Amino acid sequence: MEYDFRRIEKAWQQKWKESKIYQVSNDSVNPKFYVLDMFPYPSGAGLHVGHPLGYIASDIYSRYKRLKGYNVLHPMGFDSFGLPAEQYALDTGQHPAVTTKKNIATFKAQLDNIGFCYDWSREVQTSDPHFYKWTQWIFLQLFNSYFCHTEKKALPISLLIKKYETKGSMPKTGEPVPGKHFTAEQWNAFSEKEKAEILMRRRLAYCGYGEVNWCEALGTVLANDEVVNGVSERGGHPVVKKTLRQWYLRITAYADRLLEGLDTIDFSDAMKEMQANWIGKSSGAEIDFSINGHEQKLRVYTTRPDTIFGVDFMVIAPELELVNEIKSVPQAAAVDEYLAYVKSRSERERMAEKKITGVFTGAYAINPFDDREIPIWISEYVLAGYGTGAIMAVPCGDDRDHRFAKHFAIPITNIIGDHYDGEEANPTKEAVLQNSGFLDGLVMKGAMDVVLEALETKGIGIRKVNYKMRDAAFSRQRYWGEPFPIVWKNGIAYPLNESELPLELPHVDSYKPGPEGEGPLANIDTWVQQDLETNTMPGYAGSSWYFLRYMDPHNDKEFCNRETSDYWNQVDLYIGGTEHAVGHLLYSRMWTKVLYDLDLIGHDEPYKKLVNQGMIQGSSRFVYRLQTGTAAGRDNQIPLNKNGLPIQVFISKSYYDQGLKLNIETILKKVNAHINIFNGVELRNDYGFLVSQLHVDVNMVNGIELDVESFKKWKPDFEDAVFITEEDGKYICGTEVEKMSKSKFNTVNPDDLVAKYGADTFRMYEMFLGPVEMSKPWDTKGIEGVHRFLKKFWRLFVDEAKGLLVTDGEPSMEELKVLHNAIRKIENDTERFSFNTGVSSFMIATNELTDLKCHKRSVLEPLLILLAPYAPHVAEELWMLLGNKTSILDVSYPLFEEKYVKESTKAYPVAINGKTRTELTLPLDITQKEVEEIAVKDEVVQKWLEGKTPKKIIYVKNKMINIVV
RNA sequence: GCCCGGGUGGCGGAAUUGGUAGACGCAGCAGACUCAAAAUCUGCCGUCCGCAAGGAUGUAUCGGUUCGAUUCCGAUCCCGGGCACCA
Repeated sequence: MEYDFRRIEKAWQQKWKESKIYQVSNDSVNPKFYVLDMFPYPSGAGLHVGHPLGYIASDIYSRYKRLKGYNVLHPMGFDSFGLPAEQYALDTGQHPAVTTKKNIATFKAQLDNIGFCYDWSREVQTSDPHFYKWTQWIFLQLFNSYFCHTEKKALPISLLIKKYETKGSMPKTGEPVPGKHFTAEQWNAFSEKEKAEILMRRRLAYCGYGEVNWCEALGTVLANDEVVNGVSERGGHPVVKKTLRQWYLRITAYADRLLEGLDTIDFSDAMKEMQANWIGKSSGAEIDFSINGHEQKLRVYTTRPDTIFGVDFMVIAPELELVNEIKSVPQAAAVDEYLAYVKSRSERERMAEKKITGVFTGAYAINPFDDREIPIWISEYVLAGYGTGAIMAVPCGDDRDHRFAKHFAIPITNIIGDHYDGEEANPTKEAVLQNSGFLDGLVMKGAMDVVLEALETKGIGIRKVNYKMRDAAFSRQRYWGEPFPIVWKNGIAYPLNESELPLELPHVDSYKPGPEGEGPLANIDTWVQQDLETNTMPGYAGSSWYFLRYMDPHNDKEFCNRETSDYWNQVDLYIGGTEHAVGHLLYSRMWTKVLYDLDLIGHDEPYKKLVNQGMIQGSSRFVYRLQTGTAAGRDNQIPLNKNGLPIQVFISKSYYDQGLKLNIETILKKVNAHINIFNGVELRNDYGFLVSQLHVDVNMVNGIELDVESFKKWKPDFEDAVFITEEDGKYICGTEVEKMSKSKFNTVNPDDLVAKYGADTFRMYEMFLGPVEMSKPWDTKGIEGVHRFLKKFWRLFVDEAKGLLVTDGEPSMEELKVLHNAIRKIENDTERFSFNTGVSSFMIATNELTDLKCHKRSVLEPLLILLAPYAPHVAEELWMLLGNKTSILDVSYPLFEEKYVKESTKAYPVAINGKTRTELTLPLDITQKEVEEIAVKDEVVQKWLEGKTPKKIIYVKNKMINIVV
């Protein structure tokens, strides 16, 4: 009986499905464990080998935990709202719901092919009205809540209204500010619209105005990555910024709690750091500078008030209104020109480019401490959205300020003496201040407080904590997303009643954007007539809470039953890519905190532990096509292939690398030897042939060698193509590591590999590739080795001719040692997500047991259980062949016993001056003194000592011996 | 530009983070079995010198700490990811 993985895998997948063995109950005596994958966006391209990496890891862990006696929740679903489906609809007219449904079916079939243990009865799809009903419902909770800064938590907005009605909103200290503070009487006298506007300033989901990338030619709003170099990716039309009404989530209110929460969860330090940087908490000061000849003040935000005497110029963001108010007459034209330039640039470009740009406004600010005049500039490196949109520039201490000053030849004041060399800024906080008036002689760190107090006394500055994080834009001018359950009447947003949910997306015929940057919903008369909000929610709405829905997916009364969410509680293990580091992971953390504050769930962090899977990159292959057609100016001379297309010539990599000019004669000769393309043409060096680099389907390339025959069949114009190969007759392709994508022909479909080698091999190979957390390019090359291992493992149990080999004999100590070493290593590796070394441990154990000719049940059965999480199909099959009646999924994990692997001696490496020279086998309980005596007597040691006495002998138990001469 | 990862044989990686560098696998080479092929098995396999024993060298580059550094520190170079409307 051979290892017939096709039959085995098909049969067991069918049996598992029929017996509903993966269905999980919300009610169990076993402890719970929740393993979650970041659910995929079901793109039209289907699953490629990069997707399953994390899924396989989580599947192994889930199965492992089940064997360890846990009630394991391991669900899967689809993040099925999103831009690509809408774009596809725009291009083809196919409804996103239709393509999404089709794509999901493909994804599910591909996933099932790999043998995952998902409980599909709990599947969620974010675009399903049964699901997004509750996304809308949670949005209403956000809309109807505000953040109470005293209690530091979300509370119902009704409490705030009650407070306004009875106490108004008055400052704790100081004078009330008109427009900001009001008494209860004033509140009660406000119009409904005035009240609504005040409340909008506190709601967790609120409406405001924000800038978007607007493309007039396409009549639509574009995502940042749809904008390239200031023009649209599609069509190359100009893109400008446009202010539109937008919904926001007040995530900034949660900045501190999101930051503090990081201490309570098990994320990698890198991930925590990324989130912390995104939140970007900094403390500093806001300082008001007077402007010469103007009423207005210039308010800047700085983290370094101690450097105030080093301010040589001010920079304000071009977007600030103030620019137009203070620009001087002689500078007005230059300023206007600059503003036009900035308007065309994306924020990303402004940050990324090294180019220093800016213009002087003609106005001067006054340093409050020494009355110095400070020129005010505008420049794109200052962002309107952060701080006050204005900075005080201290060139001797800040690198960007320094470059700016050098570029525009602004004189630099040195306030840190020797710490500044005139060439490069020095951001030290340790220097003693000079040229700094009353601060002279103070260490910068200590000067901060002195300045702050002086500013506060003068009433021109306050201490201020700032966050880089901005409120999250929560609306999109798109069709394929959740509609907002909001009706607009007289400019006031009213929530729909719960009973009116879900507010379903209307079916439309056209997905064209609405007028003036509005979403496609604005084109639908019935929608607009009902005064419904025309924006839709962004891609991350559904994913901000989907992990709760899996717990109670069919509940039509609540988003999730409270008892159930208390049982499953946090996700114990969350696996997904780092690309979500700051988006999804922060938003879902915020939503969880809000739901917790409103007492709708019992935990305030969604994920206990996060494991980041690395990205599987594509490894692209290129062929090099010689331009023989129009570009080479000799159309008529090119013979045609069978399909009536000009015959193409491809040169192998080494010719391309050497440079075509050098080799053109050789190449032309070779071409002519194949086919008479250049008949009668004098072969000269200066034709200037062009070579274009084309992506070739990686599935047609074996390593780097092109399969010429399949390539010729790939496209009609490649038929009869001529290949200029290397000396050995091989056509070698170029390579590059890029993102996996269909357009680069570097995707590998898991289905193909499963068909060829089986799901078990595929699963183990993906794990064997390297650590899950690490990014790496895909390479199918090594999969044979894993497949061979499984066949070898099979042969421990079954012989092709003799059938089952397993005997009931007593295992030897040696065999037990192999088994228990395997148990220890594999359990440990699985626990710490080191699946690649886990797989290699299986190989080692299998090799050793094969060498020992061990076919004993008492050794093989436990080993089989170890394998079950990694290769479930073959494990079930062999388990059944061993005569077991119940599934291997529900047995218990083998126990490691120390006594079988205990050693009494160890072979110590002996180094002389740090270089290993020999080995000594010594008892483990040996003392330092005994080691010294034995070591110096050793022949090899003697030789290296050359008669000298060792200075020192270092003996580290269980590690090594080092003799220092 | 800013933030975060990562650089180890021909290749993927191991060394559970200061203690024998290269486990396991791929590829390659030599051999066994076979009429042959597939499958399987055995041996070799970083580089340099050497028939070998052995020696030198070696974890991106340069420098440092240490009895000892792939691991820690400083500088540099290269690659990948994120940067708020891609998901």
